[in-house]
Amino acid sequence: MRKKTSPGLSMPTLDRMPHYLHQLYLLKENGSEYVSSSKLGECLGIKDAQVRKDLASVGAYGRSWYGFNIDEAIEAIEKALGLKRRYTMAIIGIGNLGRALANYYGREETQIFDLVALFDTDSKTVGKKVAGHKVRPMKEAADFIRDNGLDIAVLTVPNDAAKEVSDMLVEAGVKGIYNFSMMELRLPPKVAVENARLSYGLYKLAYGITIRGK
Amino acid sequence: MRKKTSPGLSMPTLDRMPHYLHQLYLLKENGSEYVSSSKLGECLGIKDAQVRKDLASVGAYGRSWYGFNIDEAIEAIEKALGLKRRYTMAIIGIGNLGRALANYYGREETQIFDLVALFDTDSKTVGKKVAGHKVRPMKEAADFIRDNGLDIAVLTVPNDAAKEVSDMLVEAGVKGIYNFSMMELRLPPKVAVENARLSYGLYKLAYGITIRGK
DNA sequence: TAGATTGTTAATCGATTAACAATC
DNA sequence: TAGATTGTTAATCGATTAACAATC
Repeated sequence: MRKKTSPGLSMPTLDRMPHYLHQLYLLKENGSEYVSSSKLGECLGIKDAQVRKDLASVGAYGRSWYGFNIDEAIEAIEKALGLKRRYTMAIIGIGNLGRALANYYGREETQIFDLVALFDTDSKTVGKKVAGHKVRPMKEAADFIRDNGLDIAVLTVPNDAAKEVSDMLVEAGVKGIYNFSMMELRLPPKVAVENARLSYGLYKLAYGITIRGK
Repeated sequence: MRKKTSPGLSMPTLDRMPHYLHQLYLLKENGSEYVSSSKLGECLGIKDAQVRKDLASVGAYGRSWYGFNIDEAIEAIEKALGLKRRYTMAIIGIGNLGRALANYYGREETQIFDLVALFDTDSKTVGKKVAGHKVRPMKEAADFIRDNGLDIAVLTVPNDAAKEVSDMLVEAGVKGIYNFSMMELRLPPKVAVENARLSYGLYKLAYGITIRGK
């Protein structure tokens, strides 16, 4: 679980960054121009000193009296996370979850993550349109990834296919995998992996409910 | 008398527990009876001493030579997380994601989380069968939750409805909410909340890809 | 037995927080 | 100005890891 991020952000800091970013987007939408570290921290349950440290770690600095310029802070975080470019993205496995994510990500007006293709093995699904994209046969995936230099694969195939498919994705040169299966993918370190682990949330909820009941 | 008052699991420890549990289930399926802390840790990228500490914190102890009895370890973790009982669960919002999760959770042969109802506002969806459950109108949700003492609500409504709906859920007495919306729910501390935050994974992937490219 | 593995202590490492002079 | 807010240092807190006697 220990990731080597030597010159980069520490893991707890990295985990907070999307959270800051999201909150800053909301504040900006709200018409705010500046926000103090204490105000920003309050939203996320984080102390003000922590916020200042985190923002300083990506090169965002505030002003006395005013706090942080929201646009500047957004810019700094986006730059640190590598969000100042586009990433092409494909969804692999168009079952219920794949469909949901296709709509979720396909609909997003984001400039950052670009859904470009859907793949599935099932002949009943292939050729159908989902979220505006025609589903392609899985066997074309490797070539597509290679030819287009695909950045990200969202992996939503059944557990028993996950290992094999992810090997194919890596072989084809995908740069990152967002893994929604329950399989632990053991991949070369050059490939970035994020695990969604949807079922773990229920376990943690059970714990939360249990301790509150005492 | 000094009772061993369980001060609860620390957050990093709690986060690892579902991971251990899942790995132990796999090992058990595999026919193993014992596993050493170093072997278990290897699967998750965790040091052996850490594993022993974590397991000790839930009352699971190993034997020299043999390591940990897998059944005992599972039992201990399940007990610590509150998984030795059933939780009733409803899905609120039967869009694409709600459908996906209905199938995901509904299909699970688990003894622990029991999907018992689906709710939606859309009159085109209400009455339809999804994952074997008839979708009920949202306005019946509060009564259903109260009457059945529902444990967990899986919240998959659009962002702009999330706040209002979650307030209703809390008012009706739900014990925990698994929040798949991007809204930060501000709820009374008596209610357990887990946030899925599906979009954060993409941000972290982008970062992972970026640092690897350097 | 020989030696793999444990539980636990102590050392280390790293993250969070408190405190405060500097700022505008 | 008065005082809200900063960046940063030092103190604290907590988690991880190394080490090792005890175990069977």
